[in-house]
Amino acid sequence: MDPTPLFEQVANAIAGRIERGELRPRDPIPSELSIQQEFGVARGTARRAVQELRDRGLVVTIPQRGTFVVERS
Amino acid sequence: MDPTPLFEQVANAIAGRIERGELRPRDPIPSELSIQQEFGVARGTARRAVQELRDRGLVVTIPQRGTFVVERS
DNA sequence: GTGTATTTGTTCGTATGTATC
DNA sequence: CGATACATACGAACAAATACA
Repeated sequence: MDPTPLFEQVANAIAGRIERGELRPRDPIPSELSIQQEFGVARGTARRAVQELRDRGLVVTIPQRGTFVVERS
Repeated sequence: MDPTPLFEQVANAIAGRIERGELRPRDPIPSELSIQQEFGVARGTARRAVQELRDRGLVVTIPQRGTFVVERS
């Protein structure tokens, strides 16, 4: 059955916001802390979710600044 | 076994000073930097300790000014 | 009035340990 | 055993507002 892992659910939720245009290119996505609070997950899980979004090429992370939606073609 | 977390030990130490009257209402508690140095902990741990004291209602923090012991009844 | 130091706020990076499935 | 998930803890960088010399 392999339920979808939590970090992937969180990644999907944020990816949805990007696809729907709620988050647009150059916009910051929620910080790790915000993700923790909003989704009620541990920091590690929040970080893995963001990494997932990076792996999908949807966002880029700038240390100490935040993670931002990339410009798409 | 769950040893008491560091941040809680630090919070307890400062709470003790308040309870013993070493720190009185309106007095500032040690700054985050002071806590780091005095207890040999990282800043994040110092901040968590202070947050713990806030959660207990023992202190209030004023940004860019400090954290102060509340008036108690 | 100016510049420096202090202090809290915020963010991401990394590592370790524990528990569960 | 490996992947997932939680909690703790240290580090680093930068911002912004206040305090002080």
